[in-house]
Amino acid sequence: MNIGEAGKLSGLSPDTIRFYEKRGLILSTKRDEKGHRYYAENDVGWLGMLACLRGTGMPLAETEAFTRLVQEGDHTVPERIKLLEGHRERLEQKRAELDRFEKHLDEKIAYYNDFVKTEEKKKAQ
Amino acid sequence: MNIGEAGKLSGLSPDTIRFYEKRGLILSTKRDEKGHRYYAENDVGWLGMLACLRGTGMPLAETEAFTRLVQEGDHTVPERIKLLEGHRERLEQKRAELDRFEKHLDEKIAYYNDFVKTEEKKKAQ
DNA sequence: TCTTGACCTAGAGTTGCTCCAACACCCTAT
DNA sequence: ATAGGGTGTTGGAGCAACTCTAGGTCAAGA
Repeated sequence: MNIGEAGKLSGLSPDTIRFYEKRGLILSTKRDEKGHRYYAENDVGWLGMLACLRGTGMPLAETEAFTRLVQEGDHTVPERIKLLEGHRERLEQKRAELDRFEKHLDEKIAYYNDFVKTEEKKKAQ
Repeated sequence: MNIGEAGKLSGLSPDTIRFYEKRGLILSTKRDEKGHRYYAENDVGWLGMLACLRGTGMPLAETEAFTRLVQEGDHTVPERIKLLEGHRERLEQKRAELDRFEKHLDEKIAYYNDFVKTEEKKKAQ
């Protein structure tokens, strides 16, 4: 499949895929006779993994490190686990922070809603 | 209090506070006789609000719009509610996406763990 | 006295995209 | 046949939101 479709399925834009390719994050990029990139099913799976790492806030340098481990073969699986588990942990913390911020946001909205209600009461008097 | 302390309490770095000030996001910045910024209790509250908006992914342009509403006075409260509720909704979607990614990540880790276990069994034979 | 540390400024550098110009190719409609 | 539209290609510019650096002021402590 072409880059547009691969992008739609994986959640990365064609621009991002090309950018990742330059950075060495794409495991396999073949070209057809016109010079257009094309991707197989499991290439798209990898793109989806990249989208997942990006979406969970992994820095590109670390995604690069992970990619290199994948390229080196099966014996790096334990290292990959370590890397992903470290990432998972940070994610956990980010989520906790997000929870606090969301609560803060909700409180602000509640405060504003109260304010409006009080104003309306004043006017009604 | 000075910018360092205000930063620590609000969760923004002094650099970020100065950067926000240039962008017009700081409601009040007074200086002492040495030209150093100082902040009162409720200035820090506002900085905390900015940290919250940033931490929940609001674009700076929108934070600027919100700041302008706050500066215009109480009659903009309904608009502020609309803005924050729109933001809240996007946040909800981002969180749903994050959940999917986290699940994906966990599945990958589980897959790798399985892989290692299977390898160990093979060796043991 | 001197050095450590916190502040100041303007501006450069970084990350991770995202968009643009300029071109190639193929399909369809006129 | 050719004009338009949609897809792809490249290199490089532009952008958001910081983050860091250089070069400076000032006050306090060893």
